[in-house]
Order: sequence, then C-alpha cells, then structure tokens
Amino acid sequence: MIEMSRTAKLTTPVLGMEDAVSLLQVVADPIRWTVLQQLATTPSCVCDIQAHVPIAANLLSYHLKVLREAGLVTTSRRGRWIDYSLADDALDRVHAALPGLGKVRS
Amino acid sequence: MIEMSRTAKLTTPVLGMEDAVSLLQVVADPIRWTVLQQLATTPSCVCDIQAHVPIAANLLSYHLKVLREAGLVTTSRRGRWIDYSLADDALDRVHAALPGLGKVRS
DNA sequence: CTTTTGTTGCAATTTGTTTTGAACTAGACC
DNA sequence: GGTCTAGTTCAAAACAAATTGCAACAAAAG
Repeated sequence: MIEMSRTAKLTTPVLGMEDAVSLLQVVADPIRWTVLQQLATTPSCVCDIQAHVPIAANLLSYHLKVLREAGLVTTSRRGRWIDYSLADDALDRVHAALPGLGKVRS
Repeated sequence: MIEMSRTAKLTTPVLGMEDAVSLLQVVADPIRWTVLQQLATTPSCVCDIQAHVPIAANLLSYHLKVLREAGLVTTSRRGRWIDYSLADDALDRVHAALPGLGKVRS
C-alpha cells in the first residue's frame, strides 16, 4: 500500500487536452511567467515579488491567485508576510502539459 | 563558416520573457494544441487534420496560420494537398519557453 | 473551364481575460 | 482600542482573442 502511493506520487500523469491547455494558459502570461521564473529560483514574500514585477498590488494579488488555483504555487504566512513557493510538482506538471510528448526522437 | 552555422542551429537559445510568453500563448489553445499533438505523431494534410478537429475550414486555416507564423509548423504542397509537419525545433523551442529552466534540481 | 483543396479578407459577435478602484481581512505594534 | 503594514477580494470597465458567416481568391488536377 505504501509502495503504491509512493509510486503514484512520483509519476507525473499524462494530462488530457483540456487540463493541459488550462495549465499552459496560466503560464502563458507575462506577469505569471515572471513570477514563476522568480519562484523557481527562490521562495519570496509578495513584497519581494513586487520588486521584480512593477504593477499594482491588487493586480499582482489576482495573478498570484490564478497561480494558486492552478496548484503551481503554495503559500505560508510568516508574521505579516505571505511567502510564495513553487509547488513541488509545478515544473513537471507544466512540462507534462506540452503537446507532442509521445513523439519518437529521431 | 559551415561549422559555425551548424553549431548555431543545434543549440536552442534561452528565450526572453516576451518571446517565451508569445510562444506559449500560441500553444495554449485547444485547437492548436490538438493540431500540434497530431503533427507530433505524423505529418498530415489539412483534410486529415480536419478529421481530428471538427471546426469550420476557415477557422482551422486561421489557427494553422498562427502556428505557421510562430514557426512551429512547416508546410509543403503535394498536388492538391498541403502537408503540415511539426518544425524540427518546435518541441525544443516550446520546452525552452517554459519558466524555471534555471532551477537547480533537488 | 470546372472541381478540389485550402487560404484570405472582412465585419459582427461572442467569449474570456486583464485591469482598475474601492473596500476589506489579518497580523504587529503602541 | 487605534493604527500601521501586508495582502486579498469584489464588481465593473476595458481589452484582447476566438468564433461565425460569407464571399472571394489561388493553385493544381482532370
């Protein structure tokens, strides 16, 4: 039983077209792409992200929500601040959302 | 000279954010994603693609144009038919457009 | 010159997303 | 309690893209 659940977690499932496209639509935005890029390097609180993405706070908040709802980032509160991190499987999931993964390499 | 150009072609360059997002926006569409998926398996003429993507001919033509202009597909005429193929570097370019490629693997 | 295959142009419309501005929650501090 | 800072949420406005419908066009085959 433990073996099965560990195996399941370690495999990134092939996504259906709809899920794949939804995920790619989340990434295919200048603000969200930049945030993901930053979080891939290091977790950051919102104020740190703001320094890299010069937009209104509420607009950034909206885009962070989109990323959260897509499961690409996770949050944890630290006092006044909220730290955002890339979800463990974020890069794998986005990669798995690309078309043509079944292509045989020439 | 020949050596240099061959080397340049074999390397997928790191994309700037704008180019990366544009490319992902092209892929992040149900019709275009499906077409890319099919072309990754096998080159097809438009009539074959139509069989997999049940939409009006002119709408499909529009999406094929978007894919062409993004350099993700190439065409060649064969008699009355136009064959679409995935561009050689299409999968590499889309992969290179994902954020977080600099991430150090844990 | 007609048919087949596919593209292009344009205008209207629907659809979805991004952005804006104001109000709001939650914790820290006095 | 009151106030400050950090972030979020909501609803409406603004914007961009996909879709539809229709007509015209091009290139090759017969």
